[in-house]
Amino acid sequence: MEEARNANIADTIFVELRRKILCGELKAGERLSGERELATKYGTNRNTLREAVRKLEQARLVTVRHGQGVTVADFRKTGTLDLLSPFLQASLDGSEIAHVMEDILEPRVLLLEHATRLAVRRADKGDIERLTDINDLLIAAFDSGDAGVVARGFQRWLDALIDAGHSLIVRWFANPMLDAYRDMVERYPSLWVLEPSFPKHLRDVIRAISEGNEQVAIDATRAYYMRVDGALRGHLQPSSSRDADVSPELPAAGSQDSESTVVPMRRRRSPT
Amino acid sequence: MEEARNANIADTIFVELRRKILCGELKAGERLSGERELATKYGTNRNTLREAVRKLEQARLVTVRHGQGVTVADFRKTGTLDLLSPFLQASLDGSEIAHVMEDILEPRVLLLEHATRLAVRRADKGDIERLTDINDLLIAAFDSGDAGVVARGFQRWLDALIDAGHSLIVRWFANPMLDAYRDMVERYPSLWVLEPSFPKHLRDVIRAISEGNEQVAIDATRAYYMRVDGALRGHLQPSSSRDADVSPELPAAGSQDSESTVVPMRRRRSPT
DNA sequence: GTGCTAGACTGGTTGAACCAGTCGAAACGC
DNA sequence: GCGTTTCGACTGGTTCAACCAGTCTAGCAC
Repeated sequence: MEEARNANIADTIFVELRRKILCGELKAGERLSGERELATKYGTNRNTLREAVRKLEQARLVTVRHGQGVTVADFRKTGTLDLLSPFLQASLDGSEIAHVMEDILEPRVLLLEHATRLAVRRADKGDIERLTDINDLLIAAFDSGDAGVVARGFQRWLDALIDAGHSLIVRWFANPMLDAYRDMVERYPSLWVLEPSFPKHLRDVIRAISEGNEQVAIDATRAYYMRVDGALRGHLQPSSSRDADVSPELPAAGSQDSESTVVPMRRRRSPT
Repeated sequence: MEEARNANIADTIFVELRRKILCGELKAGERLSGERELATKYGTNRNTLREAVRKLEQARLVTVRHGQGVTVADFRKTGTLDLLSPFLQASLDGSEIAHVMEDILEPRVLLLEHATRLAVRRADKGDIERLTDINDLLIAAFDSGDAGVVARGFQRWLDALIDAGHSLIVRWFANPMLDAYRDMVERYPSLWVLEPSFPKHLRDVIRAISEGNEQVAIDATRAYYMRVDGALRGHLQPSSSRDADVSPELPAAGSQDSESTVVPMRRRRSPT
């Protein structure tokens, strides 16, 4: 299955049922078969299956009531951001994915602006050093055009930026989005926005943080992500159909001077 | 226990262990006793206890590895907003609660601004009707000074506002914060910010939504919450010690004309 | 000392039995 | 005929006891 780390039977069933619910195969309000029947269906015993159901319950994907059975919950209404990553992986409705992606962009900028704001206010010397180190690595990777390294390094940059804000709330809000980002990079390794102003953006933000200049940091962040998101939006519309396959090759980084390049996702079907 | 709805043993143990982790009684990296030992300790059997552990794992509060045991995870680093409500309930560190509450205020305003923005753009006739109905109820309750009804009705208002935005992302982001809000109102029923401009705020927002005037809606929201949060912040500092007990009586609503009134929380200990 | 092995942990899985809510249909009483 | 009661057939909840399967370590063999 998709969970490479743990090959638990219970985990596998949990992921499978979650996928079925998130992709609409199991609709809200629908009742699952009894635990005994499900256990047989998945070729395991009741105890193991129950562990999977407990996880579904914890993820608010089902509600369990003694004597009545297990019913699928309306995750669109009661879910949380934890579902973001598995939802993007499971959804079969390309149009809805496009809508969700579109709806992520603005909250993402708001989050990053807020994270940057807190970083300016609260970053200590260690935070700035960490950001500087990652910045150096990122710029080197960017100049050499290694998109994969940049993508992975950027995760560390975001991590460090959020840590620099010293806010539980921002960290907790960011985690599910970082997870989704991680998954996207892993599943669609060719998807990466190469914005020529990327190194300048990083440098500007770090300077603003170390100088304590809040407005400059925010403005730099907002301006950068408006460019990136603009490019992303342009490529999100045409790829609303699921198996769109456009320009799969990864362009070299830094070769453009005024326009950013985006490599649209390419669907990688996992065997079922 | 605190979970009135389901008296499951597994659930009870889950809540108890979660509390211990969130309040720092079990520290990150610490290893839990073996499942067999834990089961004995909680007077149950291994299967039931395992269901509790599965939930902890799903909530990212512990990591379980075959052959090694169960170790407490660093929820401050890996958690999500789902933990917000239980964390506020469990934490014993009044100072940290105050910090977290302070850190919530700005994201909350950003979220509400964004939700309002989307509502202006996307609300349909049904959404506006629903908001108008709730608005009427709220204003009636506000004028009659029934703080409890206002508090509960305000949850429905927020719900309707978020629904009007038709955004999965905003809904999923908001849910944990609404949960936390619900808990706070329930546990500290005397905590409520009575802002004289509340009815005007509601009316302004609804008018702006139905007229499609985005900027007005945002400005009204921002201005209102700056006042509310200002009042809240003023009362958050002194009540940083846990058992602060200040002016427990609930003032009548609408009696002030230029200043909002806040009733600080009063601790209601649940039996253990 | 180094390397291997055996054992004592750990969680993972299994099957069966029984307890306990919930619901509906059949039986009963009117 | 209709309302009420009851019982049985579901559902999940809990318990037990055994065994499988990783992981680590102490101690043995070299």
